[in-house]
Formats: sequence, C-alpha cells, structure tokens
Amino acid sequence: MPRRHAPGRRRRIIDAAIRVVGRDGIAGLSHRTVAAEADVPLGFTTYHFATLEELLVAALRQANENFGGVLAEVLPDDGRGDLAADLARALGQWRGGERTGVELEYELYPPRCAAPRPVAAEWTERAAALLARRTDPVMARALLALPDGICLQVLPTGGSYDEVRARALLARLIP
Amino acid sequence: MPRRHAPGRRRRIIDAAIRVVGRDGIAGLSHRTVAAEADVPLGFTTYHFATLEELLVAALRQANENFGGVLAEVLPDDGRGDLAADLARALGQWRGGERTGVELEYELYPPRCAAPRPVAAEWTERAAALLARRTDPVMARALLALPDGICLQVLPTGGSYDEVRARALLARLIP
Amino acid sequence: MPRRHAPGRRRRIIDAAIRVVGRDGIAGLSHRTVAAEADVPLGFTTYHFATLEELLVAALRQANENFGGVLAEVLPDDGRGDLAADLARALGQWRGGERTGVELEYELYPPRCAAPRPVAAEWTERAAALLARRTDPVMARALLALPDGICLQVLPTGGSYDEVRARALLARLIP
Amino acid sequence: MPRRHAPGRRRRIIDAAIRVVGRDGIAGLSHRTVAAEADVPLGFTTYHFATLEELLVAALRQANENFGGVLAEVLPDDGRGDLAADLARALGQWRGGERTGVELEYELYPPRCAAPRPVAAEWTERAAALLARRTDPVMARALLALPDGICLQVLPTGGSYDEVRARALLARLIP
DNA sequence: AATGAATGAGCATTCATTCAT
DNA sequence: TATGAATGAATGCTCATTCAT
Repeated sequence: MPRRHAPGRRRRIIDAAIRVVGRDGIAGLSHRTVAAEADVPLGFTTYHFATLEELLVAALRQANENFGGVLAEVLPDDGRGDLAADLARALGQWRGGERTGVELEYELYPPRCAAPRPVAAEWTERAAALLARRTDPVMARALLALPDGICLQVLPTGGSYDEVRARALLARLIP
Repeated sequence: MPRRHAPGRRRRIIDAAIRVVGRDGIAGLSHRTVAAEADVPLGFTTYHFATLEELLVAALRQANENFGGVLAEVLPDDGRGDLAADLARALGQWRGGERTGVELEYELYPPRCAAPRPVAAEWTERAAALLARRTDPVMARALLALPDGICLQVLPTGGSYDEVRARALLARLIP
Repeated sequence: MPRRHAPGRRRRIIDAAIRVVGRDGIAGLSHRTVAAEADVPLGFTTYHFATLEELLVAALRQANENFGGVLAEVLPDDGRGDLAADLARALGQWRGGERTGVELEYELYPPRCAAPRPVAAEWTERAAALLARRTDPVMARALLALPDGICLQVLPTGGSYDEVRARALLARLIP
Repeated sequence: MPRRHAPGRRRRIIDAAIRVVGRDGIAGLSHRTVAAEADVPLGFTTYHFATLEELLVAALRQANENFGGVLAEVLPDDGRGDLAADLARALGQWRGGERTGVELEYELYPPRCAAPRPVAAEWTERAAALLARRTDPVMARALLALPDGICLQVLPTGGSYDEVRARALLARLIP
C-alpha cells in the first residue's frame, strides 16, 4: 500500500544520502543504500531522482545550504569583528555538526562528473559572498582556500580540527 | 603466450593507474580499466597488485615521488630566496606536468580506506620537510595548506592555476 | 525485456540447483550454472538468493521436504509392519526418484559452511521423528545411520542400491 | 636458489593437502593454498602434481594408508575378541588423530571427479579385508557402513563421537 | 503517484595451468 | 630439476536502471 503524498520523504532521501556519503563515502552511495538508510522503498528513490547523479546534486545543494546557514549565523555582517576567529569557529561548527555534509564537499571536489560542478562553484560563490561582507573579494577567496587546505591536511591523517591554529593562520592572511 | 620478465611492466601499470585516476577519478579505477590503459592482460594487474587498494597505494607513492622531485628541484636549500615565488612555481609545474598524479592526491583525501592514509601522511611530511629548510615547521604546514585549498577551488570549477595570485597569497603568510 | 511476476520461477531456480548438484556436485554450483539450468537470467538468481549459501539452504530444505514426503508415504504410522522392509523401500524410492535431492544431503555433510548445518540437523530430526513412531528414538537414529553408510558405500563406487541387502542389514538392528 | 633433491618435500605437499582439506574442505584446496601450507614454492606443487586431481588422489591414498594403519593396529587378527569394541575404538582413534585425513574421506564421497573413485573403493576393500579376518565379508561391509553413517550424523551437527554408543550399535549387527 | 521485480553489465578477485628460465 | 611470472577463464556479487502494475 503506497503512502501517497508524504511530502517529507523526498527530503528524507536527501538527508539519507548525506548520511551515507558521510559514513561510507561516495563509493557507498547507491539507490539501494540510500533507500535502506531513508527507510523508503527502492523504487521511490529512482522515482524522485532518475539517476544517482541527480540525487548527488540535490544532496550537495542541501549541504551547501547547511554550510551557508552556519556561516551566516557565525558571520554577522554588522561590524569589524575578528574575522579570522569567526571563520575558524564556523569551520569548527560545520565540521562538528551532524548531517551537515562536510564530507560531501570533499568527496565531490574531484571534478569527476560534470553535473555537480556548477553546484560546487555555487557554494564557493555563496561562501565568498558572505565573507566579502567583511573583507575584499580576493581575500574572501583566500580565506576559503586556507581552511580548505587545513581540512585536507587534517582529514586523511585522522587528526582533529585545531581551531586556535586555524585562527592564527587565518589571521596571518588578513592585513 | 605470456610475455615473460618484461621488466618495466609493473611500473607501466602504476603509470596507467595514475593516468586513469587523473582522467576518470578513483571511481574509474578498476583492474579492467588499468589493464586496458596499460595494455597488459587483466590477470597481470591482479598478479602484481593483489587488491585494488595495493595498486592505489603504489600509485600514490609514485605520485608522491613525482611531487617530491618537483619540489626538490624548485626549492634549492641553499639560500633565502623568495619562498612564496618558488612554491607557487612548483605547484604550477606539478599541476602542468604529465603523469605527475596531482589528482591522485585530491582523490585520496577522503579518508575512506585506511591503507592510503599513511602514504598520504608520508607525502605531507616529506613536502613539509622540504619546505622547512626555508622556514619554520609550522609555517611549512601552512604553506602546504594554502595551495591545497587553492587547488581545490580551481579543480572543480575547471579554472586554471594562477601562479601570480598564488604567490601573492603565499607571500601574505610569510612574515 | 524482463518477464515480470512469473510466479513459479523462484521454485525453478531451487529445482535447477538440486539438479546441478546432483549432476556436478556442490563444486558445480554457481550462479551461472544454475541460471543456465533454470533458463533464467543471471541476475535473477542473485536477486532471489543474495548469496549462493542462501540458495543452497533453500535447495536443501526442498530436498528435505521431498525426502519427508517419501518417508511419510512409505511409513504409515498405524501398525507394527516390517519396519526394515519399509525403510529399505523408502530409501530405494528416494534414490531412484527424480529431483529428490539425495546427493544434496551427502554433499552437505562436510560441515564446511555453517548455514546449512541447522537445516541438515532439521532433516535428521524429522526423519528420526517419523521413524520413532515405529520404534524407540535411539533405534530411530541407528536406523538412519546404517542406510546413510550404505549409501556412502554405494555412491562413490557407482554401484546400485540393493534393497534386499539393505533390508537384511536393517533387520539385524531391530530387536 | 632451488633446493635440489629434497626427498621429503613431495610428501610434505601431500600432508599439507590433507591438512588444508581438513581445515577448509576441498573447496579450500588449491595449488596456492597447498604450497603455502607446505611452505614450498608454487611451481613445486604443479611440478610434482600436474593437476589438482592428481594431488587429491595422492592425498586420499595417503589418508587410506593412515586409516589402514590404525585399523591393523587395533584389529589383531589372532582371536575372537570383541569385534564391535575394537572397531568402535579404531574409529575413535582415527577421528581423534592428527593428520589422518578423516575429513578427506567424507569430502571425497560425492563421486564428483572420476579419478578418486577407484582410490575410495580401494579403501573400502582394504578396510573390509581387515575386518573380514574376524567376520564374514558381507558383515564386514555392514560393519563399515554403520560407522560411516554414525560419523555422518555426527559431522554436520558438530557433535562428538560417542564410542560407547557406536559399540552398542555395532554389537547389534554382530550375531 | 508509487513500487519492487527483473535484468545484464560490470567489478574484484581467485586460480589452474603453462612455460621460459 | 625447480621456479615463479604470466595468463585468461570463471566466480560471487553489486547495482543503475527499467517498467508492469
């Protein structure tokens, strides 16, 4: 008996996809694993997302939104606060948070399939725009690049994020 | 009829693997694709690398070596030259070179499988050691992180590497 | 073009598996051989039986059912008839019948994989219970063991089952 | 550097094969596993036993010899002792002993490949001959069949051999 | 709109066997 | 005599995708 018009189920699939990628990487993503994780029938996932790529893009977009939320919250546009500190804190929150999709970003960096590319670019634009409220656009890009690199050094070694060190390095960049 | 004792063939597989990952990403890496790319029989790849992981680690190690070569060449340990400029140039050379395995590094960042992790860490150590001849160890790490982040912004958007900009940003970090 | 909802096809796979094992032994059992024997697509066998073990257990269960049928038919519970004669006849019928799965039982005796073990034990219990209607439980077990041994002597030598001799030996055990 | 003329190495392969089958079943038998177990080079196994079947036959023959030894020792031909007790004891010793190859017999019962068949028959003949010194030939066969069946009931259920019970049942058969 | 049975391509891996050395 | 590099066939299994219901 099909449950009709259950509106949250599409979103449930997306969240499940983010969870699966976070746990098992993109390699672990399949219609089946997502359906199991979301506890929806297999056919439901293919019905709403005709291909896996489509689902991936939706998940990435959602992850972006999550990150944008964190960033907007931590970086109020009002003043001239300590930008390095704020950004370092935002990264810590994002990394530590549940279901935010940090891993998704890194999984998708390799520009394998064409579809997610614009979404990833979109994310960078959005984050840069948020930062640009507090600094110039070029610096905004740089302030995104450094944490990215820091995360990359942390991720494969299994180390943990050091907010203090991140802040110190970020502060170096800001004139 | 087996071609016996052809000495370079093991290396050919590794190079083929680097090429395949560069073209199609880790997702595209399979015994079959590598065998086809290297023009060796399927069984040959599994004979020399019992598992795909083993091959991956070998390829990563090779890529590290390639990068180490570029870095050692560009960063002579003698003097107090312009470190930011030298590093920016090294990155440009690495990215531009053939079969260097740049993509491999980024593909392996997601710490999915445990095996490549120490190799990746090894690479970071080696690069940091090379840089540390010209600056302090903490700064060396930071000088690796920033270009990493820069590459990450460049890779998915398909943009090209801007050595001048990279140098400017790197110079900001160096006191 | 998939043939959908053909109801008997799952059973067809099981019967094919019994046939394959009867012909080529467990060593000959593979998804591919079963698919060919049952004339179904390869994916169909893995779809219904995720692992070979699963299929094996299903086939064993079916074989048990077949044997139980023969035994129940030959061994009416009413009277004090000639138990040795009845049992010898049942064995003959089972061995001679088509698709009954006699060989499957012997193939599975080596307790290699854990999964079929309980099913095999189940079969012994069931047969012993049927026999126990006509004798005591310990004797029931013995009356199963002797024919088993007889079959084992017959099987590898390719000889044929001698019902008269089996009956004589069974009669010796019964007080 | 090849070790030449090491005479015991052929036998070492056979013993290793018996051990491998005892541990992992016939399914686990391969040139590679045997070579590893015997600690000889891979090529050595194929050199001395061109095919796996050849090795299997040699191993079975060795197992027979082992069993024959136990039987000859336990069943002195002199007198009219308690045959049932002697046979039950022999079975216990065989089952309990190391590297005797009990499992091999049962693994090979299914008359899959033609080659081992005569060897298996040979074993039955030899054992029957040893028993026939103490009883008539037909009874000898029966006295082999019953323990076989008992073992078969014991093996898959993981139970242990009950010498007392075996003796009681065997005694029933002997007039 | 929703579902899950069905399919076939693809994958990692194992392995008997061959044969140049 | 002895070895291990080499090969290709085969295996169990996963899965995106299709589509009748």
